[in-house]
Amino acid sequence: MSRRDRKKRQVLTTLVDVTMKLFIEKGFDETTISEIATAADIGTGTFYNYFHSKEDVLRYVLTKKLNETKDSLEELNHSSMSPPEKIAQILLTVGKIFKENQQLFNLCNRHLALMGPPHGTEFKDILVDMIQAGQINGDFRKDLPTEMITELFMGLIKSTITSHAKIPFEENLNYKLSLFLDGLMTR
Amino acid sequence: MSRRDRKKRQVLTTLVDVTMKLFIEKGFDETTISEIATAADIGTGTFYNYFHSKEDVLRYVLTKKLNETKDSLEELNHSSMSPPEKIAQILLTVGKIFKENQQLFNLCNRHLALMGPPHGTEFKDILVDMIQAGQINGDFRKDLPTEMITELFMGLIKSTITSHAKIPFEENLNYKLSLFLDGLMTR
Amino acid sequence: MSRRDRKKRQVLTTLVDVTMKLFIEKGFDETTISEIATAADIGTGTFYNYFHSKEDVLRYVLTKKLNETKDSLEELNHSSMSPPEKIAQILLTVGKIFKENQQLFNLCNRHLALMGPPHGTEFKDILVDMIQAGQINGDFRKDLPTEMITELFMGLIKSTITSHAKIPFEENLNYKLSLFLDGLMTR
Amino acid sequence: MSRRDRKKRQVLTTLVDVTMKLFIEKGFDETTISEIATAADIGTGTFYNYFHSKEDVLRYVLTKKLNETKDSLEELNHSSMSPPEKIAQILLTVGKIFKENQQLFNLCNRHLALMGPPHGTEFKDILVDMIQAGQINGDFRKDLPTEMITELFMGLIKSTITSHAKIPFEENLNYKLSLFLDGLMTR
DNA sequence: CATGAATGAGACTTCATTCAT
DNA sequence: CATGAATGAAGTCTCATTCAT
Repeated sequence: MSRRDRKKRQVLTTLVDVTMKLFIEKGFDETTISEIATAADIGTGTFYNYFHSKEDVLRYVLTKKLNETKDSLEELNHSSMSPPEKIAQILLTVGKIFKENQQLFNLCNRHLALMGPPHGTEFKDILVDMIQAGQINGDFRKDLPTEMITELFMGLIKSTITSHAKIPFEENLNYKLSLFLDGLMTR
Repeated sequence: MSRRDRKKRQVLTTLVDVTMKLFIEKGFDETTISEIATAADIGTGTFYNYFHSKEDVLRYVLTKKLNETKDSLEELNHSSMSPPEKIAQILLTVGKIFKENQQLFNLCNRHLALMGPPHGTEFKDILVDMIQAGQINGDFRKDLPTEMITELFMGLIKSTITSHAKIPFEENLNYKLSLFLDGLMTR
Repeated sequence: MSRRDRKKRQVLTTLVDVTMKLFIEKGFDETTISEIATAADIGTGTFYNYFHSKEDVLRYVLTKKLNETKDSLEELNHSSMSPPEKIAQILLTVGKIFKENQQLFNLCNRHLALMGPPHGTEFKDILVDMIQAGQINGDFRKDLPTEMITELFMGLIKSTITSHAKIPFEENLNYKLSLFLDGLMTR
Repeated sequence: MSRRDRKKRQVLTTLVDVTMKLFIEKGFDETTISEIATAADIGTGTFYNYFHSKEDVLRYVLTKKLNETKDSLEELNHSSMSPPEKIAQILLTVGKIFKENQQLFNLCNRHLALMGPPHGTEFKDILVDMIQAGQINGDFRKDLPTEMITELFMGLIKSTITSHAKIPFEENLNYKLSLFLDGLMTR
């Protein structure tokens, strides 16, 4: 890679970092492109050589993050745990990622006119896999549509992320997981 | 009430209706005050005799709706049902109201810098009441903090409202309620 | 008319005058809306309360001028002159108007994406009328399509307007008229 | 010619072709230099090794075309036809060239700040020659300044080029020529 | 000679808000 | 209380041109 290309890559990285920082600190609408450019130490016009709009930056970061997440889950899914264990692990993984990137997801929710199902459903396939495996080997109830379970699962995570309880995140997640699994598992 | 007052009230109603209609149809940021005024058949300046800003209208409508909801729940709480039955009823009531006013709540979430806990917690007191009653009379598990339960409860509702499943709303809610109650109730 | 309305009308007039002046002095593309506003002593935004764009001003002025012209010609057409005399009079009238507003017409030609036939054809009906009258009463040749005659007629005017000859305008017009009529009239 | 020179020439040709194509398709102002460069498959900066601006390209093409035209007319003028025949031939030749390059001429008119007389006068010398020959040998009227005749002649061509009549181009030209020559020739 | 990322001036446009009527 | 024209700050975005590679 030539020095020129390295420089280009560097600018992109700085641009993305600086943009997200500003979005989080000042809010999306309150951040102007010229501010971003100043903060990234580039000319206003240069911004447009990398992205078409503020939304574009958000989309770029979101896509990257979702791909990373999906990879993590895929890995988990191929491990040799039992379905309930897998569910618990997935919950913790997704929960952590959501927690760590909550601001990103909030920004996307607010300012990206996403078509299609909401975020989180990107991993539905994996979850569905897992739940069906659990239903087959008798761990999980069979009288609920899988979709209901995945939706409730995501709701569980979201409620934890946005929780105002003073309980630590993981503990919070575990409490809810306990309730959720108790309802899900056959007796 | 004088004719003048009636007229004023009429303008207020029209103004609110027209504003919400535009917010929902075109989006909050895309709706200008002058558009609202035109649609409500008043002068631009007149808007300011009723509200200070677009946000103000949103706040007004939200407050009104939350009060109505709280009243409904209060009533339910004072009925003579068992805790699990109450929970189920509350779920259906809140669920319906959220569903019916989903667009309003979305708008508020996006454009009202609410301080404090998120919407839904307005009814927490009532829920907490109910759950504690259930724990006391032995219907509900006692090893979970009440807060965890209420949060999961709200997550359940939210996941149903934003559901992309093709199942009818009430049925959807019932499935999740079944899972939730199964986890919550003592065995 | 209230004072307010009078003021509004006054602003419109000033705006149009000032705009045309700048277009002619500096050129269309070189004139910015904020310059226009400054010159008209109004705020930038106020411009947009009257017109949507610079083109819009041009269109407004053109339409006004064309209507005036058409009225003049209509009047001439209803007079009791012979067809050749009418043609000559029309020529002089249209010629003068074009000459006086040459800059306007040039601006329109360059910057208004007019659909349909080019300017000048607005008066075609009147010309056609006149020529057919002349053909019927035997003054004019009948072996040429009327359209050819009107087109040549307009070409004649345009060539005079854009003439670089040192001959005075009217004389120039008369010379060409003489050649044109000689070709048009029966022998 | 070295391979390098051939390559250079090839780039020039492509550049010119591509530029004119874009000007015609999208309009002058709407075509950016970077678009031209992309379409010609060269870097933005390379454009500047060939031309200083978009106008420059236009000027280059116009000059080339006018020289070609002048050569054609010169040839015609040295032929052994009678003045009226020559006029007719010139008319057809110039008419065709104008017709074929109408878009080029329009672009130049709009975007080249030509000083001096308008296009078409480049051939005036030849026309003047011809007309004077005709006046001397008694074919043409002598009571009109030559300039008036040449101007009307050019007006005739322009009106034909921009004609909206449904008559074929050559026929159109012939009709007008007939009228024009009838007025021009002595009786 | 070729490249194309960087530049930044400046044009356009919107709209909440004011205030004279 | 109603009106709506005027305002101008502020933001977005474009593009000819340069220059280091």
